Amino acid sequence: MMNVNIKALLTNFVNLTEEEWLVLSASLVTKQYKKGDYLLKENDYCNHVGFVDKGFFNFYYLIGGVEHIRGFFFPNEFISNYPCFLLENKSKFYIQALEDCSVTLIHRNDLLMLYEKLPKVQVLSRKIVENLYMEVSGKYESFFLNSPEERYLELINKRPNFLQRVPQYMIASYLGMTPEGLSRIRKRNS
Amino acid sequence: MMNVNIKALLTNFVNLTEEEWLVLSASLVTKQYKKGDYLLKENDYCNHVGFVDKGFFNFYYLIGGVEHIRGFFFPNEFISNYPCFLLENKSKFYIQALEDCSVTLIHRNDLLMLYEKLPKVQVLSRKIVENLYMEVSGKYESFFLNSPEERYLELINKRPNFLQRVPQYMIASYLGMTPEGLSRIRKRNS
DNA sequence: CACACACATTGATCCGGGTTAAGAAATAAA
DNA sequence: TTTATTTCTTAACCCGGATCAATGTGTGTG
Repeated sequence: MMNVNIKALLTNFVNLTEEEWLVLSASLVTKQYKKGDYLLKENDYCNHVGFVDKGFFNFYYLIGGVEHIRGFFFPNEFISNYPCFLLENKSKFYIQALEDCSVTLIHRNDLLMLYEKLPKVQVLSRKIVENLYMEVSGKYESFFLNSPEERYLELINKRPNFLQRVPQYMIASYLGMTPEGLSRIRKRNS
Repeated sequence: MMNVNIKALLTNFVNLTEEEWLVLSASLVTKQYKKGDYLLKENDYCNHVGFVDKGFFNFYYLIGGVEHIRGFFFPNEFISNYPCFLLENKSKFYIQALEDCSVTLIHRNDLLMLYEKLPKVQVLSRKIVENLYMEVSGKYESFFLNSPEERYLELINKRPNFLQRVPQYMIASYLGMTPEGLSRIRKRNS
C-alpha cells in the first residue's frame, strides 16, 4: 500500500516507532487525481503538504495566457506550494496532474497538532525543508552558471526516462526558452 | 550588545525562557571581519551558521577568473553556506565582507547538541529554514518571470539605500548581466 | 480511410544583451 | 592638487534565442 512507501520515505529522515507511525498515519489522507486534474489552482489556499505516490505533476504560473512551467513533482517527492502553505496566502501557480496520480496528504491543522504531540515531527519537517532548500538553491545556481544548452543536457542526463513522458514544449518552458529554441538545441546535439 | 540583537531576532521565531537563552547563548561566538576578509572561501568546509550583526557580505562563485555574485547578507540576516553546512561538503563559493563586519556564529556540533538539549531549537531551526526556502523560491521565480529590467527596478525599489553602498558591477553580476548591460538599462530608466 | 488537432521542426527576421575597446567620471593615493 | 586606479559609460559589432509564419509529423477520432 501507499503507506508502506511513505513510511519508508519518512524513515530516511527520522526513525519512527510503531506507535509514532500509527499516530502520524492517522492524519494522512490519500487522494487520486486524473490526468489534467488540478491539485492546486491560482488563488487557491494551500492547506496541505504531501508526497506523490504515483504519477507526476507539474506546476506553472499563468501569465498573459502563457503557462510558465517552473517544476515537476515526481513519485516519492514532496508536493505543495510550501510558501503559501506556511503563510496562508493564495497560490500564484497551478499544480496539475500530467498522468493519473495518487498522493498522500496531511492538512496544516493536523501537522501543527502533530508538532505538539510528536516532537520527532519537528525534526522530520526541518529535514524535509532543508532538502527543499538545497534543491531550490541548486536549481537557482544552475540557472546562472549554466547556459540553456547545458541545462538541457543536464536535465536529459539526470532524468533519461523523463523526456519520454513530457511534451517538448513543457520542457522548453521549464528551461525558460521557447519550443523553437529547444528544437534548435536538440538539432545541434544530435 | 550583539546578544540583545540576536535574542530579539530569535524571539520572532520562538519564545525562549531566560534559562533557555542562557544555554543557547553559551554556544554563540562573535567574530569580526575587516572589509575584504573572507568568512568562507572556495573548498572550505562550512561548520558554522550565524547572523550578521553589523556590515554586510556578498557571496560569489569564481569561475574562469570571473566573480559571479549570487547574493548578499545584510544585518539581521542568516549567514552561511547552508547546503554545505548540512552535507559537510566543501564550499563552491566565497563569502566576503564588503565592509567591516561583525557576525554571531554557532558551530555545527553546538547546534546538534542544542537540538538534544533544547527542543525549541528544533522549532527555531525549522522556521529559519522555512524562511530561507521562501526567500530563495522567490528569487528563483523572479528570475524567470521578470525581465532583467524589471528585476533591476524591483531591486532598487526594495533596497533604496543598497545601491549606494555597492559598486554597480556587483549589482550587474548579481542580476546576471554585464556592467555594460546594466548601464544601458539605467540610461533607459533615467 | 480521411480528417482534425496537437505537437515539432524549419526558415527568415528581429532584437537585447554580450563582447570588445575606448574614453569619461569618480575615488583613492601620492 | 596631481596622479593613479578603479568604476562607469558609450559606441560598434556580433550572436543566440525570440518571434512570426509556414510546413511537417504524428496520434487519435469520426
